[in-house]
Amino acid sequence: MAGQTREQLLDVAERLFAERGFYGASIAAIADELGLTKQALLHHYGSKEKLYGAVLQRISEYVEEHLVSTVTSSSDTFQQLEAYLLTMATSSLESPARSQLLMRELLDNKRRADTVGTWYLRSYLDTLVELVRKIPGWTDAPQEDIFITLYQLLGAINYFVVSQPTLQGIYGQKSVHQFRLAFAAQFSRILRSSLQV
Amino acid sequence: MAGQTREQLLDVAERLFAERGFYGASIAAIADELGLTKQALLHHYGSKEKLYGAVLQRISEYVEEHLVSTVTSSSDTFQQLEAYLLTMATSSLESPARSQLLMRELLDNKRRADTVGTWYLRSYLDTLVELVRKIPGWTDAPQEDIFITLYQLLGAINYFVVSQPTLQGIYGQKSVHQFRLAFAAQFSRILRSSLQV
DNA sequence: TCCTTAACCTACCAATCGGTAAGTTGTCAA
DNA sequence: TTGACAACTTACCGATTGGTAGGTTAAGGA
Repeated sequence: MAGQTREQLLDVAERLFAERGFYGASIAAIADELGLTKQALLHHYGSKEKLYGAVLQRISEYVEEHLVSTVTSSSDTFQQLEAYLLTMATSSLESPARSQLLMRELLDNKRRADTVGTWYLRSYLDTLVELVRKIPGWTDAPQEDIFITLYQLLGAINYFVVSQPTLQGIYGQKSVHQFRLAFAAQFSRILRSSLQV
Repeated sequence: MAGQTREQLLDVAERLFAERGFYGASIAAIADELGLTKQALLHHYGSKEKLYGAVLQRISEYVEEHLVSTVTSSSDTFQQLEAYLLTMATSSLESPARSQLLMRELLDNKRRADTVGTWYLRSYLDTLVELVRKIPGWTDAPQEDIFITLYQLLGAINYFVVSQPTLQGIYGQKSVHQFRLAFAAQFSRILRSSLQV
């Protein structure tokens, strides 16, 4: 890896996998953007699948670190969760590559034989579930009720993030800008009304 | 189209496009499942893009019809919306192909030059927005507030639907069954608390 | 100076992709 | 009986895919 660092390489791979999907993004296209040949990429990562795995692992590490770093800041559990979900939504809207790739992974991982991709979200989700359980009124709630409520909130965010280009095409840039401005307030409303007693 | 009807043909195409994506599903693979050669498909539809377009159009027609047929049943607007979203969630969980394909379309339609796919959801979304506006307390709400709230609810459903295989991989079939059972109740909770005064 | 190693390269491979060209087959109306 | 047409078929095509084999080049330690 001469000119670029490993991080820059994974940046490009992550972006192309996010934009085109695993099958749509060729290693030749990724290498082209880096000014390399595809054989250079294969030299470093062995196969396309392993390169993709490296991208996934970096994402899972980032997601987990980002969660623990924002959650330990406040004392009120609900405020911790609200702060995390809102900053997650904002940063995902700014750089949607991660959300896009994870959404594609949800759609594809039934087909592709990946042992790495299926389980990497588990501890992340478990941490969030534990967080919800600390909120007054949720301590004795059934595990599945907590999980479903949480997952619906995550869905509300991620669906909006990956819909951005399509909404732009339907309603135009100006309207979508209005949508984004309204997002945080309405999401907080739903969050409060569904999680607070 | 000898043995199979046009509907059966589109069923197979829809399922494969949903499972593998536009680039991942080859016309040869679709034809194989129908007992045909890929040239037979090209004979009928001209190109892969047009076949995909036919699948998309059928979905948009179904979605629209399904909306108007369930919405005109009750008099209470909120109950209409609740009934529609809950039956949509249930039927999507039973046959997730449509949701999967639409989710892929959200991710891909920035790249593929399709004029057909970008706008077909507009009237569907507009109908739902109008429905929300009839709910007491929402009549004078800003358009973007209504839209965002609605879109977050749609996201909660569709994200859970396309996550089904992955959740199965993480938590096992038994837990996911519990999740599905809990889904309707928790979704109703969020729906009521976010849309009713 | 020599040797190893990492970081690349060119050249090639079989498989698969979407699509074209040119038939073949069966049905049905005139 | 014939002719037209739809529904397919086999036989290709060039382009692209992921991956292999076998170099070349430069840096750095012994």
